[in-house]
Amino acid sequence: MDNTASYSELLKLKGLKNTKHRNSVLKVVELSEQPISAEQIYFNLKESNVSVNLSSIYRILETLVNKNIVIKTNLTVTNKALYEFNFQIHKHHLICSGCKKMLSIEGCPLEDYEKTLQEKSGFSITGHSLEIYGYCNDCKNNYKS
Amino acid sequence: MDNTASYSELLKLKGLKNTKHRNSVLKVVELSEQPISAEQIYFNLKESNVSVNLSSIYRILETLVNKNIVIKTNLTVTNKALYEFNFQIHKHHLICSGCKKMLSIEGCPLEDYEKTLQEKSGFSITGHSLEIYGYCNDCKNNYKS
DNA sequence: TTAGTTGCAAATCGTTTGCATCAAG
DNA sequence: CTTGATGCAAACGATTTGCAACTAA
Repeated sequence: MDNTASYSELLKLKGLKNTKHRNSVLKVVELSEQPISAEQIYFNLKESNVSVNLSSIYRILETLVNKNIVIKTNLTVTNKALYEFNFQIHKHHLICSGCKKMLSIEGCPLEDYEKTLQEKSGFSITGHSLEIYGYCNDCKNNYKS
Repeated sequence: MDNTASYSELLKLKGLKNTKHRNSVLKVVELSEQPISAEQIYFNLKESNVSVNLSSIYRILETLVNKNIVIKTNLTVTNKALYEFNFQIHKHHLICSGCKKMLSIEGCPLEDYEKTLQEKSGFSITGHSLEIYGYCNDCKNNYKS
């Protein structure tokens, strides 16, 4: 999914107008190795000489999130929202408290747990957010207390 | 831990000055059944005729978080920070997407998982944040799509 | 006495909104 | 043509900061 046509199709499929800016934002988000902020998207596009207003980026992201094409996250550390492409593969992130780099972890340790919890709590469980924190190999030694 | 003396001791133990306002904030946070926002703390204190400036509350919370006396959380849904007393009992929250009520879940499904992950990833894992979303019994039926 | 704490007002930062213009269907 | 998308500037809400006055140690 790295050619422009497929973004157009995706948008059409979800009942959204196929605009240049939506395509651009989608591309940046999809190709980003890590969840990315609205501002980062803005500058990233600027570097490619694509000028999109920051508020438009927020609006585009909002619609993409509503359509479940993009996932929005809020980390305790950053206090700004991060966005990532929804590849439909359930995964989590391992975040380095030193350099803030994020590693994707595929596979989820919570599937069985949620079923049990659903029965015990009476909640109808729809999802979860899990982030794991630590220090990566590079940062391990710089943060010894 | 619901008497004033123990808050003073806790502060002293952590090398913090024992001030009235810190005691008040600690008390509100500790007695709150759910993670609570700075603003909620502010109004809660106001009702008890304790006047603390909102910016002081933020500063107090910051120091308490740094000393690991209080835990800060950021939910994707609310976009404001919530604070809870660190009882040292590891637990998570089950959050109703309807009425936003939060249930505490004790026990953690991740302990073994983290050990494995630590070996596989080379990260030195320090902790995690997990929130589980769903609809509670009361809200289940109001949100059928 | 001195370093750390607080109140107050102003600044900051991420995000949202109103409105006029523009482009996709 | 019509509805929805965008740019721009201004508004917003949560949080932070500078500074002077104060208080715990």
